[in-house]
Formats: sequence, C-alpha cells, structure tokens
Amino acid sequence: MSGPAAPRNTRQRTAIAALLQDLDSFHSAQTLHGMLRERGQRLGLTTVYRTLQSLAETGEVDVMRPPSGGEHLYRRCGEGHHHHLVCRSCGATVEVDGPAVERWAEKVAAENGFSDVSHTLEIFGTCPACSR
Amino acid sequence: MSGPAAPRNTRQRTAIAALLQDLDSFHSAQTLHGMLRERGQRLGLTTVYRTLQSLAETGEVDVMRPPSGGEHLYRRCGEGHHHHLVCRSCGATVEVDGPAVERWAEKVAAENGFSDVSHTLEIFGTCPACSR
DNA sequence: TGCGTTTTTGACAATGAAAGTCATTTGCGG
DNA sequence: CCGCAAATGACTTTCATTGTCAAAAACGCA
Repeated sequence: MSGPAAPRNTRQRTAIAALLQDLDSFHSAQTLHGMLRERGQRLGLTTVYRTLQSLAETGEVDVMRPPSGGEHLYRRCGEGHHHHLVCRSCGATVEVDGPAVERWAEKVAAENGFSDVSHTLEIFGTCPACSR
Repeated sequence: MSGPAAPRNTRQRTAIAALLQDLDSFHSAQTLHGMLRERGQRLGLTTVYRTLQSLAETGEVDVMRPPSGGEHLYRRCGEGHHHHLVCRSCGATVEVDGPAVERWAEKVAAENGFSDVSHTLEIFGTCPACSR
C-alpha cells in the first residue's frame, strides 16, 4: 500500500524546480525553457511541459490560464489554498488569502444543491512598478 | 461622433444569438457550430468563432476557459457583472452575484498598490441532476 | 559497486483550436 | 436600384500542447 511512486530525481527536474524558486511571477513553459537554456541547461521542451504538469498535479506549482488567452502560466506556490493578485503587465504576483470568499463560494454552491465544490479566483491589475 | 459601427444584421449572426438564447450552459464554438448545422443552418466555423468573439467583446456573452484545459466556452449572459456556478459534468450554469467579493478584491488590490483592477471568479461543482 | 528494471528524456511527428487571407456575397444607407 | 463597406467562408497558417518510441539515466538490491 505504498503511495504513487515519487518522481525520480533528475537533473532536468531539479533545474526546473530551482528556476521556479528564483522567480516571483507567472511564466509559460516556453519562456521557462528559454531561461533554462540561457542558464546553460540542456533540456527538451517536452520535458519542461511534462515536468510542469507533474508539479502542478502535486500542487507544487500554480497554473493559470490568462483570460486574454494564450499559454498556460506557471509559478511556484506556497502551501495550501490561496489566490493571486497578478500584474497584467509584468506578471508579478502576490499570493492572497480570502477565507470569507471561500465560505461564500461554499454557501452559494450548497444553496443550489451543488456538491464537490471548487473554485478559481484571480485578481488582475497593474502593479505599482508598472503603473509608473 | 457616432459610436463604433454596430454589427450588421446577418442571417448567421441572428442564428447564433438565437441558439444561445435557447441554451443554459456553456458550449464551445465547435459545439455551437455543430448544433446550428443540425438545425439546418448553413454557416462556416470561422464565422462562429468571429461572431462569438464579437459578442463577447460587447458583453452579450460570457467566455470561460475551463481550468481543466480545452476550448473556450461561451454562454449568453445577463446584464452587469456577475459570476458563475458551473456544473463540471453537464455545464449547467447559475449566475451568481457576490458584492462582498467584489469589495474584497478591490481592497486587496488597493492594499498592494495595484490599479486598473479586474478579476475572474468561477465556482465549479456537480449539479443536483448530475450527482444522481 | 555492478545489474536489471523501470522511469524519464528528447527529437520528431501529430493534433487541434484559433487566427489570418482574400475573393465573393450581402446589409444597408442613400 | 446603386454602391460601398462589412461579413462570410473555404482554405491556409500558426502555434501550444500532446503522442511516440528508442536511447539514456535513476534507483533498489545484491
């Protein structure tokens, strides 16, 4: 009754995780791949896609789909449930917490007889640095 | 100083708007195109994409990008700002309103110096009909 | 440390949604 | 009824993401 096998510790996976540690904002798989190559890492784009997907499943990174369309964006994230305040211009992100919102969502869903409730919530704006 | 030219009244645009009136849940451009063809309408997929986009810009329909990935989904919508409680299984949707959430989002953004604030919020669950 | 098994990698091809192109059609104002 | 500008649609193109599969690399175990 062992859990699902832990992913193996490869050079590529380590590099991706390390890069995400250094970054504070959301980036696409392609961008991250580019950054890694600049850092002298040799790895395939496919690997970046797969690794990010795997990290997202375990909750180690957050995924976001910008409303404007375009690629999936990834960012390392803190523990537990939280939301994001994201700069539309530079992608800088603040993790925010809204217990009241969680409760509200639960209540609305319950009132309508919905079960297995989850939700998505992102706040977009222009950060102080970019608005200058 | 007339506003931006109103879109012309074409058979295709009318058909799309009419179909959306009949539907209560989110559907993809492809699905809607298929439905229209079944109803005997002859129109191109490109037109459906363009028309939905235009309807979305004027706020006549809501667009949603399911977190699970996949196509953009569209649905006719009521006036003004609102959010959705969506069934993960059948797409049935209830429009909900959360003034407190709006205020909270504004406050969080302001506290962090963000301007031009907007936000996205969707609640997902299994509707009563589908949970049976 | 060496071996065998199993996962991971990565180059490449395939998929599929969405956007661009442009000649033809069609609203619609005059 | 005319004329022009917008809309249509078949087609092409783009591009993110996923599938494929042989080769390479982890890791448990002796």
